[in-house]
Formats: sequence, C-alpha cells, structure tokens
Amino acid sequence: MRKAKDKNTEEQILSAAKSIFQSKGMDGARMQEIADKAGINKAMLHYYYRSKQLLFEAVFKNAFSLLAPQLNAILNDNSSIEEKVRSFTSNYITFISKHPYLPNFIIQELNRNPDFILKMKDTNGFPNIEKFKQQVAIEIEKGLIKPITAEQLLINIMALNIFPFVAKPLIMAFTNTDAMAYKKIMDSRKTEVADFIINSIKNN
Amino acid sequence: MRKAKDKNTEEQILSAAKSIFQSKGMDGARMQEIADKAGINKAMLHYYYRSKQLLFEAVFKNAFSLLAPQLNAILNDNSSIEEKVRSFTSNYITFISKHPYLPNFIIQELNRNPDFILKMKDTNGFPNIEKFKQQVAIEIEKGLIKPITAEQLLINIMALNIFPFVAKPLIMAFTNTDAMAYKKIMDSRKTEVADFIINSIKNN
DNA sequence: ATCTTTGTTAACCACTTGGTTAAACCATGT
DNA sequence: ACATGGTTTAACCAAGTGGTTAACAAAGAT
Repeated sequence: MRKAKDKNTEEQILSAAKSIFQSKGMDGARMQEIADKAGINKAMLHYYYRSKQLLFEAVFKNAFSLLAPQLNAILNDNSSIEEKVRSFTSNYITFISKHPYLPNFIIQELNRNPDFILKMKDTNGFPNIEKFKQQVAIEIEKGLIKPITAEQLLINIMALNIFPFVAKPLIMAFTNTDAMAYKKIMDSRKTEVADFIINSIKNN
Repeated sequence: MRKAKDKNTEEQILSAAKSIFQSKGMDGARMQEIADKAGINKAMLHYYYRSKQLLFEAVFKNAFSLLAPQLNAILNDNSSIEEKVRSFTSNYITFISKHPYLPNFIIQELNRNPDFILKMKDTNGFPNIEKFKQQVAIEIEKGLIKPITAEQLLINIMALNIFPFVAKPLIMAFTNTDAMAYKKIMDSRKTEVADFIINSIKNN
C-alpha cells in the first residue's frame, strides 16, 4: 500500500507542477501553488524533487519528450517529403490542440536559458537534421522539389505549424477572431498548411 | 538644468527597464536590477513610474509601438501583395535583427496575460486586417493569386518571418548551427521567405 | 534671502519566497 | 509488541520582494 501511495503523490506533484510551470513559467510559478494544486504539503515537493530547479527540469524534460517524437517523424521517417509534410501538419496541429501550452512553454524557457538545450542534446531521440538533409538533396536532384536547403525547409515547416499556437493572442487580435473562429482557422490549417508548403516547393 | 536632468533619469530608467524586462520578462525582472542598470536608487523607479506593473506597461507599449508599424506596412500599404510580401520580409528581418528580444518579449507577455492586448486595441495604429482582406479578395478575383483567406495568408507571413527569431535556440539545436551560421541562414531568409510565399500563392 | 517645488537618497517595512527541520505518522518485518 | 524505515506535517528561517517614508539637495519663484 505504501509503494502505491508514493507513486501517487510523486505523480500528483509532477502533474500539478506541469500545470503550473507550463502556464506561468519557471519565474512565475510558486512552490506553494504547486503544492496546493497537488493537495499536499509544500515540504513534500522538496522531499521528492529537492529543489524548484530540479522539479522544473523534470517537467521540462517531460514536456520536451512529448514534442521530440513529433519532429522526428518529419526528420527520420522514410516516406517522401510531400507525404511527411502532409502527415506532420495534420498530426502536429491535432496533437498540440490537446496540449496548447507545450510549444510556448518550451520556447519561452529555452529563451530564458539557452544553454539548457545542450543537456537535452545528449539524450537519445533528440531531433537531428542529418537524415532529412540527405533526403532533401536527393529529392532535389531527382527533380521532385525545387532547390531549397533542408534547414530553410525545416524552419518553414516548423514556423507554419508551431507559430499560430505560440502567437495565438496576437493573431486573434489582428484578425479580429474570437476563440471559436480561431479554432476553425486552426482546423483548416491541418490541410491548408501542407498545401501551402507543397505548392511552394514541388516541381510540376 | 532640472528639466534636462528629469528627462535624463526618466529615459535611463525606461532604457534599463527595457533591457531587463525584455530579456527576463515581467516575472523574472527585479526592480533592484533595473535600478542598478540605470545607475540610480530603487525609490526613483517608483517616483517616476509608481509600480512595477506600470513600469512594465510603459516598456511593453513602447515595444509594441515599434512592432505595429512593421505589420501595418503589410496590412495597409497600397502596393500589390507580392510587392508587400517582398518588402515586408526584407524589412522585418533586418529590423528584428537589431531588436532580437522584441518578438519574444511581446509574445511571451501576451500569453502570460492575454487580456493585455485589449488595452492596446484601442490605441490608434493598432494593426487591423480589414483593408488587407479586401485586397486579397480582389487579387484572387483578378486571378493574380490562388484562393486563400486573408487570415491564413497573414498567419503564414507572420509565422515565416517571426518564428525563426522566437524559436532561435530550438532551431539552432535541431539544425546543428552556431550563432554565425544562424545569422547567415537568417540573412538568406530576407529574400527566400518571400520567394517561398509567392511561389505558393501566385498564379502562373 | 527665503520659501516652494521637484529630484534623490538611505533606511525601513510588511510580506512572500524557496527551503529546512524535528517531530509525528503508519505500514511493515520480526 | 516493538523496532524500522520511508512518508507527511506544522512550524520555522534567512534572504529577498515591491513599495514607502522622511530627510536632504538643488533649483526657481517670490
């Protein structure tokens, strides 16, 4: 019974910490607030995670490990670039709609402390562009797509998919859309973004 | 002599506050640190700006007023969409390269407090999509560009231009580029992004 | 010259922060 | 029954936090 209890509180802490850290960031989050949300004493946070920094890192790594596989799908999968762009765009937008705080959290905290990503780079499963670079070179040589560097293409794909979540309040204000209209726009993007990209790079 | 002195300290405060707020955000910034950077007593911050919140708002509005004209160039200018895309892309990337913290700061703080933009919306010069909507409709009708909603096009333009600055640490890690290589990539984008967009939407 | 207004400072304040501690709790093995 | 060991708690702590105050300095007005 004890073991179950341990796991339970530890998970409850992590879950509460996720929620608080991801919405308020490292600096805005308060240990007391996390403890309250987890329904436990503040001392327990330190008992299980020793410090705010370590608790934060646990949350960050957890969040990052959710995002990484999404990107690896476009970097390391064996299908054609067109297929990958279509599936990634659809999958990613669907996925993030369920975890709306995720991209912003990672980007914000990475900007706060850019060195932090170096720790991540060692972990296996960290997205790497090398294979994608080869694929882009091959498809260009075959005449399937127009010349573009893999880096630029990756940036464009990421930008078109991720940015609308990150800049949601800004875009909503500029386009005069409410939450529901914005949701519809994002839904359209599941296919429109892929068309936009492929239109641009594909040879006819 | 006094008047000059006043202006001087008030500006020094704002300048120091800009630097601290834009790099650390509202939550991460400390009034003492701002005072130190301005080379004055902490009480002066309150003398001129009353509270951290008001000082922050002064910085935010100042930052936003730098960004807004850039966007109005693409929303309200009279040239064709193609021309606007080309000039905006080049201008924006050049501009932000000189103010690298700006987009991130605005996006981060707007996500922290989405209601904040409502205050901005009233100020004149706030970017509005209406005129751009008409232009897109007209150019589609004339057969100059392929069908796309103005909202989606604006999101795409913003995404491709702004995202690379916001997600810089992330992209650098994925693409294995150092600061100098990244600068070169961004430089290429001044024309490449425009080509990418126009390739996608233009009728041939 | 003196009074008034504005700018500036050091010292201070109440409160919050992350973190610690010592004691209590409780399921378990003996 | 009792010792054991990890779990949980309330109380506590030093170091900040944003913000205030009262006295002082400097310049303009009278």
